[in-house]
Amino acid sequence: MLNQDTAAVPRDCGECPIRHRAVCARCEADELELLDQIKYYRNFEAGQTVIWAGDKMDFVGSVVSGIATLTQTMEDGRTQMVGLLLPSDFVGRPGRQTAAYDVVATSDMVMCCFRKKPFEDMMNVTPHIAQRLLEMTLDELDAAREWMLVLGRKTAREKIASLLSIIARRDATLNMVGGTGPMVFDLPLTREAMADYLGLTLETVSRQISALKKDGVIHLEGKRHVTVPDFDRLMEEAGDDNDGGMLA
Amino acid sequence: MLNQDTAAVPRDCGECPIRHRAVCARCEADELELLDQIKYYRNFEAGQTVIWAGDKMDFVGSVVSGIATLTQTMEDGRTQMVGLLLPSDFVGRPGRQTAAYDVVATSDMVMCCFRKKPFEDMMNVTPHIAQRLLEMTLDELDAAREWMLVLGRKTAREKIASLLSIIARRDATLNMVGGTGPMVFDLPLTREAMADYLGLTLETVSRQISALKKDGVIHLEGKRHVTVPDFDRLMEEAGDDNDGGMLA
DNA sequence: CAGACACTTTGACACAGATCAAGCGTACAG
DNA sequence: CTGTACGCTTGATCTGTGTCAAAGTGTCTG
Repeated sequence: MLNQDTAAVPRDCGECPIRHRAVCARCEADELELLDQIKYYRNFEAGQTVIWAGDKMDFVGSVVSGIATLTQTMEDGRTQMVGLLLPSDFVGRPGRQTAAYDVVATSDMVMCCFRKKPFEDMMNVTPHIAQRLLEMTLDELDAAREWMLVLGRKTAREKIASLLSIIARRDATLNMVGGTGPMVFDLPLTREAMADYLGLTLETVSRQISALKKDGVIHLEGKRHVTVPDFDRLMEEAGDDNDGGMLA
Repeated sequence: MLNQDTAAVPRDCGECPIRHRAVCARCEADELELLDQIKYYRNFEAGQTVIWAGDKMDFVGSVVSGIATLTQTMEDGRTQMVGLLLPSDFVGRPGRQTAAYDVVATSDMVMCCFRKKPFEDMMNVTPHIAQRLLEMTLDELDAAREWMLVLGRKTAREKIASLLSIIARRDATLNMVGGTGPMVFDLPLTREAMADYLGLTLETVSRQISALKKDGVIHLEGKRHVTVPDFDRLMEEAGDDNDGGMLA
């Protein structure tokens, strides 16, 4: 069951699939070489916890492949997902001792890790890393704020549509599929994980997905494989009216 | 009504009340002098909009005094506050052309502004500014994620208690009031603004505040002046169980 | 002092989504 | 193939919060 060493892990940064989007994106060849000396890879299985909230964090790193979630849990068990970590996303926070959230791999996952101390030292010497990290953090902040609108003001149906449109859009950019045709993708999350992301129960998630399917907004094959025939329609359902715009 | 030039605006960074918490906190004397050359102050009245979402932003800056809100609005008018800007908080995003959110002054407010282009240029030359901005952005990201839990999983009563405890705590640190005794502060927001922050209606906010008052968790004098006799009790109501802890 | 206005409180009722419960389909271990 | 476990769907019912409505409070203006 363990696939600790089956994954085709890149050894050379030059061939790394996230080279141009991760925290190292702006690094020059010489800077990359320094990073290369302190990096190491770790594999995680689906379901495995990467870090527990409150634990001492002695590394930071980038998701190379696979998906992880960032979640917060209350004492009584109520759970809220506060982030979805995709390839190139950064895990951990320089300048902080302990993890603030649980990080759990939802699929098999490979991470490119750096011990925290050397990484922090390097950040002080290599502005390209700090710059890129600032840029990524600002993007994450925007995403978190967009999600606050979803959580605070949208209906269950709009929440589901919002989640689907985000996944669809990400998938399209990852696979470089442009143009108009129908969008097709697999849901990377269980109904329960979606519920935790959206602040709903898994029953409501299931019902709303069924409703969107009945209304022809999406098409389902099995429980995970989704086709979106008309993306604008999905956006409307999400309440993010596209407004046409930018054509003048 | 206009108090454009009544406020006692600091001219010298050395006397600035936010000198040690704002984006300039880490700057040395010489760096401060450079900033001083490109900074200018702007005053806003309570209720005035600082920036509209989508507008071109040609400046960034720090809140010196007063309070502003960051809000997002859907086409049908549903509104979600995504941030509360207090003295020393940073407004605007280097590297982005347009504002992503409405920024509205909820009290009379003074901002220390920088034209965006010169500020960006300076960021590339002055690591202390970029470092501090990264630190502040990471803190804001944590705050946004904490708020996601509030919005997604807490009950109306817990939401109100969470908001009160955040305001109380901030007030205590600003005024350097330590120790135990009862905490006293003024609400900086209307019931409607609280509702927009918490993803509730203003009626529910009003009802839950009345309920907390009836149950003795808080004491109200007028509509804005709050006394918290037992902060731990408030934390319990917020669902953030303190757990005692750290005593071993 | 009257009137207007912004903000707040409170009540009655409706409804979206939670809760509780049952059952289905598929994968996998024995 | 059989049993069990997990993820998912669907139904019945309950409830917390939204919606609609009315009235109270305090402040400012004329």
